[in-house]
Amino acid sequence: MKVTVDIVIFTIQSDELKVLLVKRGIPPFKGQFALPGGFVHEDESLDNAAMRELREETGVSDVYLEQLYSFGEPGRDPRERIVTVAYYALISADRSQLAAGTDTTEAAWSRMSKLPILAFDHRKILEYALERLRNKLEYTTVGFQLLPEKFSLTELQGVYEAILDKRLDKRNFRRKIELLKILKPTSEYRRGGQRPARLYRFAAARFEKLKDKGILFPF
Amino acid sequence: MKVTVDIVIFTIQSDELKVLLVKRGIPPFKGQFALPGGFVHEDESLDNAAMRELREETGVSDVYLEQLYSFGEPGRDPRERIVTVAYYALISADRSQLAAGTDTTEAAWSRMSKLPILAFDHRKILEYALERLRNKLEYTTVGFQLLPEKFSLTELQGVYEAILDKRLDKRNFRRKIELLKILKPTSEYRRGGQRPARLYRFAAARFEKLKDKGILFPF
DNA sequence: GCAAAAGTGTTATTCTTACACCCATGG
DNA sequence: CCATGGGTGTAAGAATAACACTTTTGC
Repeated sequence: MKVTVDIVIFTIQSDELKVLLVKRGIPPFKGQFALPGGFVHEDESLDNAAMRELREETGVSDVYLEQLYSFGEPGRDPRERIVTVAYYALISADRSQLAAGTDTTEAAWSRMSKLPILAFDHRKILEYALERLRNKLEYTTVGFQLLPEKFSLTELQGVYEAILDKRLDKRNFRRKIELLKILKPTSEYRRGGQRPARLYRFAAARFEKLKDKGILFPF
Repeated sequence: MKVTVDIVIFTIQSDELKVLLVKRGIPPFKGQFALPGGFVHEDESLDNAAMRELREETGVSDVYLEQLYSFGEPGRDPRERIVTVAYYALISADRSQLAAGTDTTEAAWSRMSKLPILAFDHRKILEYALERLRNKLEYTTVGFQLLPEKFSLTELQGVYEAILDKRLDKRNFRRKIELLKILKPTSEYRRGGQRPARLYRFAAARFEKLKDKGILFPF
């Protein structure tokens, strides 16, 4: 029985949640889009296999990566019995350039709201990943993983809105973030729009303390 | 690469959370306790493999069963590379008699508060399962899976207390359950203690409606 | 009649939600 | 000077948490 890892790689571009898909160059499902993935090597852990695939497709490492679920229906790959351990990863917008040429496959960011037909059972995997991401958003700080180191409050709210696919109230959002005390204001401002927006940094250390007390994200 | 399923089978006996362990008859870890499990057959799904193992160990089917996480460190089994897909199952007290003789291994319920040393990385799997169960308890109705069809409110509260390992306020607990409107009172009473306790039945259909509205368990 | 578990409400506090205007800058 | 997105507070309603006594039965 063979074991692969498939990775749902999310990012946010233009206020939209996107996922990385690769076009298959060989049968089965030749020409269709699929999630990036590959075989787990004999001497590497599942996590390491996922990290390797991620690096091969995008060139990035050191990003948020979490195991999702394992899929192993007989027949999910028409050639042979394959069990795949699915992962999802979050890449900040400023690092979501693709690693051109590191892989022979054609890869592209696809909008979650307008997905093509996917090979194998990858549609199911993707839906599961989105559900997990939405849940995690509500009681963890995964949202920050999709932003650069410094970001404005509007940008942070945009991440939440893109993932949850609904509008949030600006003042209530800011109050909740404020109460969590997990942001450190910088002295920098994002210019380029109209009024410049103050930039903040995620203060993870403070969040760890909150977790210990059982205080969590109330979105 | 070989794929196995391991199952964390929970039940509640004498107001305590217990887990099914089997004593290993062969090396490695001969004589130590381990989670029940076995190889995934070539033609069965992961879920079916888990259900089969569960039935072989306990004789029960048609119980709550959920995939937990996959573990695949090289070296987690000293003999060869094995990826295990862990599941957890919930069995109600009235069905937790062991299927004697259906399997050659020696199986026993062990208190979660007093676990023996476990083989392989099974301690880690068990801790992960307990964490998942505790989380699910707070926003799903898994708790009911550990009770017989009819149960008293005190028994239900006992399930929550055993799993969360903390005392809950009786009146607040009852009010919350009441508000959810997921229990149907029967005309039966549990006798044998002092004052007889009214028995209730879980009305799953009502819960589905709540889920649709996003209303969840507030424990 | 008394020990033991079942059952039952109120209040204070905290959290959530809805809602509208002024501010700083770029053009 | 005006268009654009940034920034700020309040009040009503809902949810949560703390808390003690009466009732029904078995022995």
